Amino acid sequence: MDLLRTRGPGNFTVEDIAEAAGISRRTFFNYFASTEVVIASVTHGFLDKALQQFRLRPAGEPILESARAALVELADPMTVAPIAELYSMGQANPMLSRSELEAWDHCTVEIIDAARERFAQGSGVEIDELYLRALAGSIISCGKAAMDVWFARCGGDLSPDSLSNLRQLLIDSMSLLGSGFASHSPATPSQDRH
Amino acid sequence: MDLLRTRGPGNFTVEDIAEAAGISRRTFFNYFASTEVVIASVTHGFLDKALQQFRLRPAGEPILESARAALVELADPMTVAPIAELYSMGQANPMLSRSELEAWDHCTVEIIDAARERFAQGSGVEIDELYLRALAGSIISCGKAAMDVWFARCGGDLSPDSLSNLRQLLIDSMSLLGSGFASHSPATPSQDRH
DNA sequence: GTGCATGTTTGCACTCTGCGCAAGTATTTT
DNA sequence: AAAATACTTGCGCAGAGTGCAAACATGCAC
Repeated sequence: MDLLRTRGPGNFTVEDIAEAAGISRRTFFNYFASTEVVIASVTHGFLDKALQQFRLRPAGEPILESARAALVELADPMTVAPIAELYSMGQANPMLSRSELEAWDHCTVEIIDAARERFAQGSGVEIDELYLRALAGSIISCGKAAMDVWFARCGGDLSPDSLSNLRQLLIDSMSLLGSGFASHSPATPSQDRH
Repeated sequence: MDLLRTRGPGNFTVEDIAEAAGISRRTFFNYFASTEVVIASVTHGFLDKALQQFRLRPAGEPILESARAALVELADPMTVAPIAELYSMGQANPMLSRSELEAWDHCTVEIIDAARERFAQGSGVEIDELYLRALAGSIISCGKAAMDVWFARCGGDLSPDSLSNLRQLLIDSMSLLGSGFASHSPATPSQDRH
């Protein structure tokens, strides 16, 4: 993160990281296949927290409600801080966005698993894979959309106001999803935000 | 594609591609930044076709209906063939899935633009960015989910039966999205498929 | 403490990527 | 035909990523 801040993405080598960490280049590669995965681990940690929250929700609850609750947990300073910083650097940077994409995708896979488990217990009925995957993918997409809009609007600001804005965006995106995108005007958000 | 087929992903170098194409390694890099983007261009072409169809739809039509129509156009042998082959190779391969992810993401961005244009004309009202991005992202996710399920089920088979299966999956995924995922049982697809 | 076993770190060497540069070769314009 | 423009290529270099074997550290038994 220090190197990212000072030199900017793409302007330092693995050797620099190794030196800064007091280890050899070779040792770095023993633990990480590339700089990308190191950086992705930040986003990964962020999304892991959401996953964790999701799994804690009661099994009977509607998935969308669980997702909403899990996502809202993310709108907390300590949690968003690292990813906000990454985002602000990576908005235009192909290398960063790539590893972020991968992290979001990985999260989708995990949500699919979590949701499958939830449905499996209870009914012996066969699970509709399409339902599962389409829903999980949409949830992640909506979460990502909320984050994107938040960054565009607040530029990663961590003030309480900004964070409550993020919370509201996450909630709104889930209700859009739950209402089937109300199939009409896109100019009326469900709620006014200050 | 020949090299992919014969040697498998990751088992050939840019030099091999250049040689097979009768050009120099340097010339390859004049046109493509990496092997990845070459491969991504296949998926890219596939999604471009959907985009194109989407843009052809009447501006008054509900977005989800336009998306459904655009996606269904993809379920045609000539169009799916290349991507089906890629998918069957890339299922387990990190390098391939990565470039595919990027292509899908790029398509999301383009749908957002297309949808924004559509809404912009007509009303002078400010557009809800969250609505736009969440919807576009969800559409893409559902399309991807349908493709994933199809591959899991049919393994990229191009027979008429298999393709009509794909068509139905695409339609189903859009109606799931349109109905807000009916927030109940995941075990009842909207329609029986042979 | 000595010796041994297991695990980690490192240097070395090598292949491959990606790209700047300048020289070469086509193609088109005038 | 000469000049302008576009495309291709070879060369050289910095950096990624990895196998291998030597060096080093740590823990354990005696």
